[in-house]
Amino acid sequence: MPELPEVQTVVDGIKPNILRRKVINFKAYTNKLRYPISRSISEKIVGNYVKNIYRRAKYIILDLNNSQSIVVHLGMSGRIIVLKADKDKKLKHTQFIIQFSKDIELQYIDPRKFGLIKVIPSNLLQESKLFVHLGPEPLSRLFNKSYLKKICNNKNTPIKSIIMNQKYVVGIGNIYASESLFLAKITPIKVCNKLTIKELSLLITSIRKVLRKSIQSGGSSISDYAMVNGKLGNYQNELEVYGREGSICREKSCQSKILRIVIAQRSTFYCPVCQK
DNA sequence: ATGATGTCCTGGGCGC
DNA sequence: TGCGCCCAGGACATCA
Repeated sequence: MPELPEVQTVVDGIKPNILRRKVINFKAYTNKLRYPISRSISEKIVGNYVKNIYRRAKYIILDLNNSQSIVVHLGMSGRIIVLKADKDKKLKHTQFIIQFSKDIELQYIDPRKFGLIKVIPSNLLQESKLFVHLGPEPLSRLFNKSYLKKICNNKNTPIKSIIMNQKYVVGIGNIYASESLFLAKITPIKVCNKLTIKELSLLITSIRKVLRKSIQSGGSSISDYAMVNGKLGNYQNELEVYGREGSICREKSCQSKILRIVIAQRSTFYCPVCQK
C-alpha cells in the first residue's frame, strides 16, 4: 500500500486525534510483524503523552514526552484507523492497538504482517538501523539535480530502481515511480548514467508534482488502503500508467497502449511512445 | 561493493 | 464451488 503520500495522509489524519493524548494501554495480537514485537513496548510508552507526530521516509513517528519515540512502518498492507475505544473490539487482522486518553485508540491492521512497530529513544532515531541508511526526502532541497546526477553517474541501473531505492531518495515506491517517470517522459528502463542533467531535473520536479498531488487527494486507495477515518483516498483515479496495462495512453493525441514490464521483480507501467 | 534474487505473510482474483 | 496458481503498494538478507 503505502508510499510517501499514503503515509503522510495517515500522519495528518491521526495527528488531531492523538496529539497531547496520554498512552494508556498497548496490546499486541501477534508476536511478530517484520520483526518480533518487543515485550517491553508497554512499559516504555504507557503513561506518557504524545508530543509530536511526523513522517520520515515511509515511517510514522510518535515522539513521547519521556524521550522515547514510537516508530511504525505500514509495510505492504498496513493501515491505521482511529476508533472510539469504547468496546475493546479488535477488527480482522488488527495486529496491535494503542489506546489513548479520552477513549481514542489506534488500530494497526495488516494482513500480510510486513509492517513494524519499535520504540527507540528519540535522540538515537537518526543513527538507528532503520534510519541511518535513508536518503533525502524527495520534497526537500537536499534532493536536487546535482545530488541525483552524482548518484547516477557511475551506475548502469535502470532509473526506476534508483528512485525506488530508499538509500538514494525515500518515500517513492512502485506506484509513484511509474507515475513520476511517465510525467517526466523518461522510460523506466533507461540506464541512469545515460540521463542528462536536464532530464534528471525534470524527473525531480515530476516526482514532487506527483507526490504533492497525491497527498492533496489523500493518497491512492488500491486494494486495502484507506484514510484513518475509513474514507478512501482519491489519487487512484488520477493514475496515468500504474495498473493501466493495455489501456490507451491518456496523453493528448497518443494512441499507444500502456505496457507492463518487470524491473527488479516489480511490475512497471509505461507508455512506449511518450516515454523515451 | 554493487546489483539481482529470494523471502517474510496473507488474501484476492483468475482460470480450469 | 473449489482448487491451485499468480499477483500484490516494502525492505531486508544473501548470493554472485
